[in-house]
Amino acid sequence: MHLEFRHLRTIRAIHQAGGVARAADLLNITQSALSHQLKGLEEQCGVALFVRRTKPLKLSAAGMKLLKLAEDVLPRIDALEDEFRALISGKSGRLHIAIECHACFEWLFPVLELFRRAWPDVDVDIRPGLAFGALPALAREEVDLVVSSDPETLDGIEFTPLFDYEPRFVAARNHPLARRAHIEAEDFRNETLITYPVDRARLDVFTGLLTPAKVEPRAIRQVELTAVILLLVASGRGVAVLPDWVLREVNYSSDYVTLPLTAQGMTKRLYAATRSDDSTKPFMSHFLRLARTEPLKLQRA
Amino acid sequence: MHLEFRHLRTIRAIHQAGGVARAADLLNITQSALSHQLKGLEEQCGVALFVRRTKPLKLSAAGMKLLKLAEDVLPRIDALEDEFRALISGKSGRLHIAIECHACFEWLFPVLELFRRAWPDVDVDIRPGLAFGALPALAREEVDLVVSSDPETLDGIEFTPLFDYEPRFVAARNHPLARRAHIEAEDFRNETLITYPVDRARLDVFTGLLTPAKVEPRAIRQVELTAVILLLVASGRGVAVLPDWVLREVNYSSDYVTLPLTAQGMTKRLYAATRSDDSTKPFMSHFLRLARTEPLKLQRA
DNA sequence: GAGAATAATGAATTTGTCTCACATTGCTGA
DNA sequence: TCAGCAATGTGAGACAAATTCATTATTCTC
Repeated sequence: MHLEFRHLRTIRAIHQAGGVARAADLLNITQSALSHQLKGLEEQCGVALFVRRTKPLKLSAAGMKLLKLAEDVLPRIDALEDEFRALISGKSGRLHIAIECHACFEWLFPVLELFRRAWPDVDVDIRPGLAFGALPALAREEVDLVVSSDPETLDGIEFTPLFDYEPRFVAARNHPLARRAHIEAEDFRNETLITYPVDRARLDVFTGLLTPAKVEPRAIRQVELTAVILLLVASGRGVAVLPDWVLREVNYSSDYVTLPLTAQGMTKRLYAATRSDDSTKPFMSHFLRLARTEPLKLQRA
Repeated sequence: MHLEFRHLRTIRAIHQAGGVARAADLLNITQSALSHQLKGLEEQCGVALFVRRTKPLKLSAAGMKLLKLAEDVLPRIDALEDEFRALISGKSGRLHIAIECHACFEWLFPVLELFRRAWPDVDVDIRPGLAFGALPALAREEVDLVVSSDPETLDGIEFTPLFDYEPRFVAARNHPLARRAHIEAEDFRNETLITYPVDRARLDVFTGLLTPAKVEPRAIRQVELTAVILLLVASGRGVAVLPDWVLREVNYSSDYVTLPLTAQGMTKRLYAATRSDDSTKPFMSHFLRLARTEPLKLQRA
């Protein structure tokens, strides 16, 4: 049974118009074409779809079932076509974001909130959990944007600088290291380091300090949530290194001390990786603008 | 955007098979044909439906939307085709019954109950309310069977005799006419006659007795439900004429008397009118058999 | 980097749908 | 009851679209 959308449209038109001739008009084809089509359709179905006894041709019981299907299905097609049109016009689209850096939630959420209001039709999502394979996933179009601090040169991928930040040492106020002016790699040798549960290659402390200096902390404890890390630090269970944007509230609390890493302080830059063909999309450039400016406001606040 | 079922099937196949070549196999067409199709489809949609960066071709975000549509719509098509197949094989169908005679509910319900069990896939319904236009509605395929006591010769319509019945006079036990051996037309002149709310031409008392004798009852009261008619009769508010099958319980009640109309008694025959092309359908002939035999059992009971 | 697997392209062919012209049917009103 | 009209059905040829075969271009894998 070789059913086609054309047939559904035909059935609907015949019902609406009440007759083949009028329906043909609706569909912008000849009455003859429609008649041929009906003949073929009924042959295919093997059922009488129409009552031919009456002169303005009418739908039979089986025809009504087809009509019902048509009235269910056709609007969905139209809806999809609308979606595609919106996609083409740039009003809709997908923005699935992979974050390599676990702490990014903190500034990303406020940015996404702003974004969501400006582009309600864009399908937004954050996908943690593919921290390592994020860039390949970007190339494969499984995600549309990757937040990373290690830009690479890759074909079809662009890295846009977002903002600079400073990974800072955090310890409890009464911690032995709390009086220092700054912290060096060696200082970690006797400490329990609390980190996000990701690979070392994705942690600023290791890539920027401990690994080059070949220093291993006494112990490492992996904790998922930023708030919990701070809790453990406050109660003296360990020390941590966190980006400054996470620490803006902590600075006002008497429980913590935050110190620069090394005498010069460490500075890192965050990038957004996108596919080149996406960079022209208006919602994408808007998101990048927000991600460049909004986190800075938070850092100052 | 010239979407076709073929395209939905294609999208689904590509997703299932994970690649164009395998999908082409599934669909029993060449890989080349499929490739051409995809090209055309993407051109039509104006959106990238696939990720071509990767080698086993994959669906893009927009492609996934199409896939979703396909997975919603295609099973419904298949379901309809199944329905049509059942229709062809004779297991399913429609049996919408119009009753001219209002009292027929009484025997029709038990018959339909039996029928429903034997033919669960047949769409059964009773349609009162088109008492007059029932036969034209039958010709127009708005209903599939008409219960009537006035057979006519009509093209494409067959009348099948069902069973004979006797319209009988009913009155309260203490009614003045209750002692008679039988009732004549003249006896109604001073009575309130309680009937179903239908045209006189459809009421046996009038067609068979009062109209030929040019007798008009003192009053007529129209009541919908058989039980209510009997209630009114019992309390002496009027008399009625009802088919014997309705009266089988009444005969055992001391509240009523039922009497024959005229000395010979009146006998009527009930018919089922169907379209000739339906008469070959197995469920139809089964229904007719049930409607011939089951009411008799009830009359005897 | 070679070879297998996968997808894209081009030209010819097949398939299917449409239109045009005409036949047929059923309904309506004198 | 018959003419006349409006609606539906049919057939042949034109045209467009989908498919195939043969071939080329990719990219993945070892």
